Amino acid sequence: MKKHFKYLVTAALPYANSFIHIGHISGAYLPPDIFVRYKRLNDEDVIFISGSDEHGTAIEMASISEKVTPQEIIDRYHFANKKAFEDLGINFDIYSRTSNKIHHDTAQEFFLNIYNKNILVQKTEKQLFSEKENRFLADRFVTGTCPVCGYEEARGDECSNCGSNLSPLELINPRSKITGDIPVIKESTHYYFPLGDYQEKLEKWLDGKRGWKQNVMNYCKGWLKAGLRDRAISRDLDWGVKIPVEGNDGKVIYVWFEAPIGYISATKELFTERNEPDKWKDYWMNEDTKLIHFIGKDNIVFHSIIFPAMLMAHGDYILPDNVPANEFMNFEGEKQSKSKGTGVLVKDITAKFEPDVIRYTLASNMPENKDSEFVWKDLQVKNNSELAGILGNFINRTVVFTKNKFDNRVPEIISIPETEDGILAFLIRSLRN
RNA sequence: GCCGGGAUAGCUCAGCUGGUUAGAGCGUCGGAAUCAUAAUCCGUAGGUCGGGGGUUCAAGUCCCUCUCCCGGUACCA
Repeated sequence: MKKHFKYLVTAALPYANSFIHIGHISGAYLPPDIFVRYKRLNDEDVIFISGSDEHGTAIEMASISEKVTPQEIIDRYHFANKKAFEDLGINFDIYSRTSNKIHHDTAQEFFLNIYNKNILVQKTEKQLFSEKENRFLADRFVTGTCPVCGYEEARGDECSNCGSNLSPLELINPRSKITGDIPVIKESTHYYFPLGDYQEKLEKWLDGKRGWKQNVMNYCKGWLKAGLRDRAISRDLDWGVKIPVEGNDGKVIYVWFEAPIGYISATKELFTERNEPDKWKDYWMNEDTKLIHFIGKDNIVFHSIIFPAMLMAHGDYILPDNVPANEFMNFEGEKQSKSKGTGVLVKDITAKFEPDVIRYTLASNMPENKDSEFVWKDLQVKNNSELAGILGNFINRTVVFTKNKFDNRVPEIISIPETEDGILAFLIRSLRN
């Protein structure tokens, strides 16, 4: 007998510090929407989850530089992006947000679960601290002189001039990128997730996977080959999910640790809304559920290495069945990028074109195996020639033909012979009548 | 630097485990039709599959090498 599966489909949680563009859509949102529509047409049990990822350094920094609260930032992008998906006919069962209480609770529970099993380790490291801002500075928010090439605007993580990988402590004359303040070195203690302990289990798990995309598998193998290391999962930051352990004021759970847990929180929230508060377990704690994460290629490590390891550590939940990651869709020869101001925002394109036209154009050129290219001319051609011309004309012609030749009525079905000779004879007979 | 991916017609892209004259859409050029929307239909030309070498009866497909582009390189998310 055919086994009946449930499908738990997730689309990457967009980070709530920018408006989504059509590259995101063709990479991580249209593919699952098509998949989910297909499953629904087949009357299969499927739920479709996404939401905004609303914590982390970048949002806190944006709020500082714009002089608004983080809440204002995330509200702006959460509602805009939620609407963008709706305007494109991408209908999630729930589009949640990680700032919701249910997510904070779920993420803290998750953290405590593995904390109480003594899985986490603590390490103390030296970090740059701005006394003026009263905060530790993330690597990328420190600039200074590169110790290798002498470039004066090197970032804390990397010198954009010579490409050297750096630690912010190596920079000569470090300063805060936000205020220009000169930081001091201060120690900070953080929780680390011992990713290396899960190396073997992960290798075994991945070995058993069939039908995964080559790009995803290669990427994972690359990480495994290099050897997995402990990963810090706390940050010195105000904006985020608080560490649920005494003595950790000013520390939050690292955004990439809690964000994927958002898939679980959102599922809980969905069934709470439906007045079936325990039904989420039917999906997350059920071996007959296929958990599928649709993402862009930039998210592979988090969904196919780190999150699975977290789920293994926790133990109560199923692991992903597949992680289909698409490549990127570029725009008129350039990468779509918020910082460079290139690309096409969903809110702009939906203001001008019908969702089906956009969906068709994107779907017919999805970056499944390699980066693809979107050009406006393409949309014009696909709309005018393929949709309006070929498909539209076919439908219109059929309707008009029916109207004029069959007296406004759909004629009865007649059986047509299958062989060519038979069809020919049939046509000749019809013409004579 | 190291690891991974990519390069196929003018443009945007398909080509699974190697197997007959390498495909599609659009564009080009040439025709046709009026049942149909400034719509349609049919046909044509166009590629040394990034360069070079190798394995094989057979290579776009496997191996080596070179060039160019992209991603990752663990505190961006």
